[in-house]
Amino acid sequence: MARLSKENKAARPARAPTRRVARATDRPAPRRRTNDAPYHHGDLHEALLKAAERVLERDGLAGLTLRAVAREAGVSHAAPTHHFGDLTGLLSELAAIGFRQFGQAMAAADASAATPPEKGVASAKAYVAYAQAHPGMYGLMFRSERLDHSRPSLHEASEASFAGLTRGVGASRHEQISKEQLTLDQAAAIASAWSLVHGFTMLMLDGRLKTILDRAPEGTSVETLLTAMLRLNARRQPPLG
Amino acid sequence: MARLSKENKAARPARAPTRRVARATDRPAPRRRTNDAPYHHGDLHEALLKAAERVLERDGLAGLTLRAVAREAGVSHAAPTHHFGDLTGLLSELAAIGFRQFGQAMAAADASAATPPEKGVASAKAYVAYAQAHPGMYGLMFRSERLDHSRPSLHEASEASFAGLTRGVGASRHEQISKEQLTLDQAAAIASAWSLVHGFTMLMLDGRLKTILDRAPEGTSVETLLTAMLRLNARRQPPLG
DNA sequence: ACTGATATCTTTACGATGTAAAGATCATAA
DNA sequence: TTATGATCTTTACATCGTAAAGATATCAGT
Repeated sequence: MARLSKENKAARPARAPTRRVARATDRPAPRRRTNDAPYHHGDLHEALLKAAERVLERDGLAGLTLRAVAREAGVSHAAPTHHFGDLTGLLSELAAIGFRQFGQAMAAADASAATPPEKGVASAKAYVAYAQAHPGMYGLMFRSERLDHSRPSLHEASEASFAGLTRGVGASRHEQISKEQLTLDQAAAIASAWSLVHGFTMLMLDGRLKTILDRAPEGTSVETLLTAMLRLNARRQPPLG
Repeated sequence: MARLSKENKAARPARAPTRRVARATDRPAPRRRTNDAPYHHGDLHEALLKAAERVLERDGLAGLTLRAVAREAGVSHAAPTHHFGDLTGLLSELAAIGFRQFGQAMAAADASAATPPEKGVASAKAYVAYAQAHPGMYGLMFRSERLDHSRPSLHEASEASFAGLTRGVGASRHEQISKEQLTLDQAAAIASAWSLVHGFTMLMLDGRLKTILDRAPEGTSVETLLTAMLRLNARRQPPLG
C-alpha cells in the first residue's frame, strides 16, 4: 500500500519558489457564472470527479485516494474535503456516476434486442462487459466498503439501475412488476438474476473463474463460459430470471 | 480509517520504565520443543493467526491491520513481519484457515442430506449461512485485494473447497466429474451454481438485498428469499447447478 | 467603487498504517 | 561455555485521512 513513486511530485508544476505571486494569471479563468454552480476558480467539483475517474482507471481501487485525486487535479491534498466532506463522499459521488453509466449500458443492451429472451441474454452480457471494461468502477460500486448509500445522488442512481433490472425480469416473465410491491416469486426471480450475473462478475474480476476455465475445453473464454451458462439457465425458464 | 482509541495502549502491560529488566519472568515459558515447530517463545506464528481471527471477528476486515494483530497478540508491531513477510502473507494464511473451515461446513451440509436434490439445497444454505456467521472471514476470502493465491497453503485450501463444489454439482447431474477436464456444459453448471450462491452472498453482505426485501411480502427474510430462489431454480433442473 | 463577509483553497499538524533496518535477547549447537 | 543465528523490539520513514488555521479571491451591500 505504498509503492507509487514518492508522492508523484513530478506531476505538479512545482510552484515558483516565491510563493503567492501572480497566481491569478496561471489559473484558468472562471468558466461558468450561473448561480447554482460552484463559483471561484472554475468548478473544482467536476474537475475532481473527472480526476478521480482517471485515477481509478489508471491505478485501480487501491490507488484511489483523496491525495492522489487532489494531485491528479493539481490542487492541494486538502482541497477535496470542502467539496465532498471526506473520502466516503468523493467515492460515493463517483460511484453514482458509475451507476448512471452502468444503467445506460444496460438500457442500450435491452433496446438492442427485440424479444424478451434475447433481451435478457443481451442485458446479462452487457452487465459483464461493463464490469470487464471498467473493473475499477465496478469494484467501487460493489466492492468498496466506503460508500454512503444514503447520499441522494448515489441512492437515486443505484435505485434507477435496480429499476432497470426489475423491468427486465418482469418482461421475461411476461408480467408487469410493481415498483412498490413484489410477490415472493418475483423477488426470488430478481434475486436469482442479479445474483447470477453479479456473482459471475465478481468471480471473474477476482480471477476465480480461472479455476474453471483452466479445466474447460481448450480455448474456452469468459464469454464462452457466460454464454453457455446463460443457455443452461434459459433452457429451463425465462433467461436471466 | 483511524478511529479506534489511540493505538490501544491500555491493551499492553506498559513495560516498566527501566527497559530491558527481568523480561524472562513475565514471558510465558516456551511450550513446545519439537524440531519443525518455531522455537524461542512458544509459537507466535499460531498465536498471531488466532489473534488475527479475533480481530477480524471483532473489528471486521477494515480493522484487520498488521499492527492491530500485533497488539492483540501482545507483541511489537513489527513482530508479524518475520513470520508472514508482510500483510499479504498474514491475510493469505488466515484466508487459508477460512477456506478450510468453509470446506468443512460445506462437507457437513452435504453429508446431512440423502439425495442429490436435497444435498444441493442444503449445501447452498450452508454456504450462505457460513458467510452470515463469519462475514469478516468471507470478506477476507472473497473480497480482499491483498491475498496471494499462489501461496501453497491458500492455493491448496481454496482448491479443496472448489473440489467440493464440483463434486456436488457432479452428483446433482448424476455424472462423474473429472478433476482434470470438464465439458463446457459441466463448466457452465459449476459456474452457474457458484455464481448464484456467491452473488447472493455478496449482495447480502453488502446490504444490497434490502432493496429487494423491502419490496417483498411482509416478513420475508434473507432465508425465505434464498429458499424461494433455490426452489425457483430447482423447478427447472438439478438444483444449485 | 470600496469594503467586509464568505466560500474556496493551501499549509500545517496529528495519529494511523505498512515496511525497512538496526539493535537487543535468548535458545540451540558446537 | 560460548558463538551463532533466529526471534523480537526500537526506531525511522513515506503514505494515508482528517482537522484546524491561515491565505486568497469572489460576492454582496453600501
